[in-house]
Amino acid sequence: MEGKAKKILIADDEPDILEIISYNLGKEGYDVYTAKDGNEAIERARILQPELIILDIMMPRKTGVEVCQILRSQPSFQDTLIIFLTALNDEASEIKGLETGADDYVSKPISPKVLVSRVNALFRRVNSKETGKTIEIGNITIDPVKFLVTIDGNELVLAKKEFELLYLLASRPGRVFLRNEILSQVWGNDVIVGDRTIDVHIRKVRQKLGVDCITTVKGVGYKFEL
Amino acid sequence: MEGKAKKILIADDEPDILEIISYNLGKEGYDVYTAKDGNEAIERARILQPELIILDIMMPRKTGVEVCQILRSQPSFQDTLIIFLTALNDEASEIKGLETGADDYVSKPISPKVLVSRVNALFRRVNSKETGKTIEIGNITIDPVKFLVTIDGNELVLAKKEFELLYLLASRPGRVFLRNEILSQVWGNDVIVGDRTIDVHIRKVRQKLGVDCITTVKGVGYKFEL
DNA sequence: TTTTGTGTAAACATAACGTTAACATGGAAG
DNA sequence: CTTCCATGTTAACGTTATGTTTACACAAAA
Repeated sequence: MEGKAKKILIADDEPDILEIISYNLGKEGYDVYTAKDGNEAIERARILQPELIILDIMMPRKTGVEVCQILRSQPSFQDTLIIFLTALNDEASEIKGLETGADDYVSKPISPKVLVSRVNALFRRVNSKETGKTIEIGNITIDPVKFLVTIDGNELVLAKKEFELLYLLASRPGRVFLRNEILSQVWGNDVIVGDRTIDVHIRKVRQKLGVDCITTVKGVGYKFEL
Repeated sequence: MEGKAKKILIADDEPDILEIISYNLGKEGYDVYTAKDGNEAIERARILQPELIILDIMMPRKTGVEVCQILRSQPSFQDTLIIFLTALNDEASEIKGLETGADDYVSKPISPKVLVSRVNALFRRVNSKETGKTIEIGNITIDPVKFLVTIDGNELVLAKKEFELLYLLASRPGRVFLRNEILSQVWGNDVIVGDRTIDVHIRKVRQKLGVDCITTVKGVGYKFEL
């Protein structure tokens, strides 16, 4: 459910709008970043790799549509959500915006509540599709979609159970999982396995990770840390 | 890639609206079905299992919001797209609609073009497999229009299923596709094929490509890389 | 010291996949 | 209409990766 706060980049040349939107999305728990023109939007997007980009259509130094086209042409922005924001209320722009590859389109004057709802709806849709989110902790990333664990950029391959085990522990860093909990989450409630099964898998994960990030809490269980 | 025309169910109590929307969406190649009230919408949805449902909010025998809540509570409609259609132009309804689990919200008076664009945008997002777009990865080109795969300029011929399989995997490089996903995307939801069918096709693709770019993730599925 | 819980290595069991060959089917060519 | 060929599918068997158990060593707590 939690994972990490999603990053949202908002680009608009009107400071008032930036502020009111930032405030409202921030209140919802999103990490909000801003840009005040098209070029800055592209720049910040490349660095931040946000999950969602909200683009005003009318901006100096590249319009929202141009920014969208440029970003969409790059592989790393294929899946990024994009919402257009605009004063133009004519449908031609709306159609063009959506066909450029935007995921939604909101007309000014903007109601913060409506925008927040639309943002939530978009994320709901996308998340339910991509079962599971990527976990990032320090230099370790755990991506259940690509089924990939990365340490300092080095990809490494875990077996299915190993991955599920690590993903469970890392989903709540610091929290101790009882052996029972681990069993029911990773192995399922009806499966009966021996005592040492968990240890062995823990060991394999530790071994493959190379980093010491799974702590034993004797008599209780295991937790993921650092 | 074709698979099948997507099914869209439209529920509205105004025959004129049903007709104009049906016509416009039909022209886009969708299979359009209609219902004239809430109960009929639910009934037809259960039988048709459409990919998208467009619901008027104000309908006799259950409002659009009620229909949405009922359907969303069932597992088979978790991933179904839902768009609300309404004359109410106040934001309270809009917010409520989106929070009920709708994916979009279009206000009347409806512009058919805008609606069609929004429908297309939604499907684009969900499929996110850029229908009909040439994929280029490294020295490999996959052109679904010409139905052609090129490696270092050498054209090679794949059979239909082989091509669809490759195209699916390559559409999201790095992402692991579960065997289930592959089955439903390439073979369709209602076809029943044996366990080894996918393997055999994977093998044929690997063989024809000559390059090792399809990785097995045991117990999970396959992914395209490099 | 004894007890309890965990780490480790190796052996074992098995599920998942690869590979091949045979059969089925549908359309094209004759 | 028949034959042929490409494709799709299934079945059988081999292979490997993965999961599990066993056995024992070790450490900390009682």
